[in-house]
Amino acid sequence: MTASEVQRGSSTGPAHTQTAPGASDAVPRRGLRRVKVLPEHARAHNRSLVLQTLFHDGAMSRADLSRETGLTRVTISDLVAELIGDGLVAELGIREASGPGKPAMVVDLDRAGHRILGMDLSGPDRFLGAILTLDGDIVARHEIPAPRGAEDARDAVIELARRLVADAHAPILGIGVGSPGVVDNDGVVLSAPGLGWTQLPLRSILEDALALPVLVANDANAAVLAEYTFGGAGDDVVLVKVGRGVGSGLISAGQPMRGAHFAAGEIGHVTVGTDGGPQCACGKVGCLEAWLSVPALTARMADAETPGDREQQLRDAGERLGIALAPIVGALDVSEIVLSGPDELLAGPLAEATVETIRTRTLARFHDGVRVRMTAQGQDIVLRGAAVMVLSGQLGVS
Amino acid sequence: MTASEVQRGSSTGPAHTQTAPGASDAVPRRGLRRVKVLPEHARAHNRSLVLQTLFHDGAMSRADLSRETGLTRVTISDLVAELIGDGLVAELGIREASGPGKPAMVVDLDRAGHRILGMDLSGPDRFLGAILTLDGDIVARHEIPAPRGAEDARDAVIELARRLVADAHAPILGIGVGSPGVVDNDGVVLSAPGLGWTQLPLRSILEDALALPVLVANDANAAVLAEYTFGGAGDDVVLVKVGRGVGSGLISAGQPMRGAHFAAGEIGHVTVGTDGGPQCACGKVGCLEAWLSVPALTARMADAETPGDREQQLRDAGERLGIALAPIVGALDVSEIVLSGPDELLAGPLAEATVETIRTRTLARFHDGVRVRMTAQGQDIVLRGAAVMVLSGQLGVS
DNA sequence: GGTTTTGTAAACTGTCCGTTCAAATCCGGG
DNA sequence: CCCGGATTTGAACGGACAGTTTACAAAACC
Repeated sequence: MTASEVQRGSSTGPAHTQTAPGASDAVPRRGLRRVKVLPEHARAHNRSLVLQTLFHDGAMSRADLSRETGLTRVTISDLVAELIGDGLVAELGIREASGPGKPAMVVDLDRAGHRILGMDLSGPDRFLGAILTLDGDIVARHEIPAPRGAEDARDAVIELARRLVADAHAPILGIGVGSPGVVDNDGVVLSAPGLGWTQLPLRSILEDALALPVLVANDANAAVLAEYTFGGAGDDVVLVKVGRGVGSGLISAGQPMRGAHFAAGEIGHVTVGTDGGPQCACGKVGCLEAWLSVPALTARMADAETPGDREQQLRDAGERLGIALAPIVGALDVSEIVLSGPDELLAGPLAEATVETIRTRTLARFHDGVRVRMTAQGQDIVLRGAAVMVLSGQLGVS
Repeated sequence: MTASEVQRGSSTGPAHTQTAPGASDAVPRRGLRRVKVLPEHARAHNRSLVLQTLFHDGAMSRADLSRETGLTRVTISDLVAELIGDGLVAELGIREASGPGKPAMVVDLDRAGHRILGMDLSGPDRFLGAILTLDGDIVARHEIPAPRGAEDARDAVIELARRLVADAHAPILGIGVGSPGVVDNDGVVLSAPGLGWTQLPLRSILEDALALPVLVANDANAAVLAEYTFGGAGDDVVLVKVGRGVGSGLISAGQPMRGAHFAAGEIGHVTVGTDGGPQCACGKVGCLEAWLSVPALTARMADAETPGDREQQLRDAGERLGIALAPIVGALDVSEIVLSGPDELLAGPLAEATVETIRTRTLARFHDGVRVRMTAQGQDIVLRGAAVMVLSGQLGVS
């Protein structure tokens, strides 16, 4: 496999790998696709295992990799040679001897030699894009106003990607996109009302335009990946993304949830409570989004007359979030809830009310320890999540 | 591998396989255990693939298996020979020729040659047990009163299993147990208040006593497996089990959810609504269990004075269930909700109110199609789910 | 010089594939 | 009516590939 072939992906990503359009050879009657496994698939898995180990534990010797993975030194040498040939791994130099024995040659992901292109289409009026390192650090940014029409929006995404490619200054491993709306496993945006998109095959559009591997997911689903891979989140986590709307991303047992219609996490229009609530744009009353979205919250902040009023409004919103999350925490036994959105609104009384509400509304025995916290990823969380999508899809790393 | 070795399991079950006590070679820092894959693991997977195909599609020739799985006829012949050697597969005879070519030798799981032992410990006063065929049909039953004390209860389970083993009249593939409470991946009942169990290593206790492979899971989690494998449920399904308490089991993308503390599905003590409700035994007010458990419902049925009153009580309970499920349906994008419990209470007004409530409280665009129905598995659902656990753990079939 | 550790080379085992072939059936032409 | 070609099944043989075990050279420490 050459470096250019890598771009098509080893497709061993355990998680949010997107199925190639024509890749469904067998006819899986059900979700668990019954698929044969050949030795070469095992090889691809072990290749990803090496990459994954280097990604998480950093540079180390072949012998270290052998101990860490359980594969023999011989096999590790073979895999590392292949990965070096593909340009994914590089020898860094000889480690200072700290004991008897031959000094080790340290190898690592070629972190400097690769970049990832991430885009965040969830902003209220701008599309954000960035060039990221394999570690999720942003080294270049571009943004572009989000046009109104569906086709203009699509063209703007392509244009943004083109500008970013020009600024990469290193081979790009792939393009990750966090889009609002519902996105299927093939990177087709099934529905994104804000952008006017329905059934838009964004993945293949971008692949055709840029000749790079592309992965597309919902913005909140991307965000939770960032939190999982870069934010130290546990294996069972819910991320609630508060912006113009309210969305969420779920990871359970380390696996992203996608849902029967690829709509997992769409909690914005769940009715919360049994005592009415604010009118929502969707026509219903008491939707979570009507309580919690940034426009709704800022409007109520503006209406509030005293600091005490404002805090109470925030606590009320936090309580509503807790009411909506309590059944989810109970059913999924989630241990961690991460909030993403404006710090000045979410951190503080709102988050406190959320955790208190969840604790009083679930069984203390298990969910006393549930944590509610702000993300440390800031406003770049979707961009970094888009990078994780590429890492996962192209390298099998997450 | 001999027939007796099979009992230790190929451990290729994709889902709810239980980890052997001392099997954690590597040190997984996170849930996604980073594990090497050897060719023999691929072999084990393909072995299970053959079993899975026979299980779901019934008897067929080696050539059929080849077409169905994508493996070559050569490999299929090899795998089938191994499975025949293990006693798991048998040749049924030559198929009537229906065209040109050599008539096919039909092979199938040796369905008649194996039995599964299932136990349901969730009943209010009795432990149920059964001998089942590989197809989940019950061919023998035993039951035993559930004693009060923790140790007596444990001994009663062993005694029930012994009686069932004596009635099996065929090799037993394994023992599946659906227990109330929280059960970890190693078959340790972490907490089952009703039985007085805490940290009870039920799996190893039964394995030591009966020298058979044992799998233990929560009763509602077992039940949803039965619905998935035998009840035709889709890949994203929630089963709500209403009995003395209220529990649930979740399958998302064909994978059972277990939760951060193995407590997924424990929704009985989630507070539902924001307008109070009945007092719950747990001390809180408005728990789902206080609305919906069989004792709560029957008490209110007895108090109701007219049939209209009774129906309204049932509709109220169904609405409460819908309120609790709506956020879960939204977050997980579940397509199907199955109810298990007394038909006379759940089927009818209660289920109708549930589906109506879910539809009005979630986004119509996706969840209009959500179905709410009674299970067709009846009172044996946990027993059959326990059988699925064995099929999955021992054969990799689900 | 003996010990320890690293990394590679050679031989071996296991797994699946492609090719080839015998067996058993159907179909059509002489 | 009989015989050869076509088709399908199932198995044997050799090859490709993956990982392991064993052995060994290189480079450090004591």
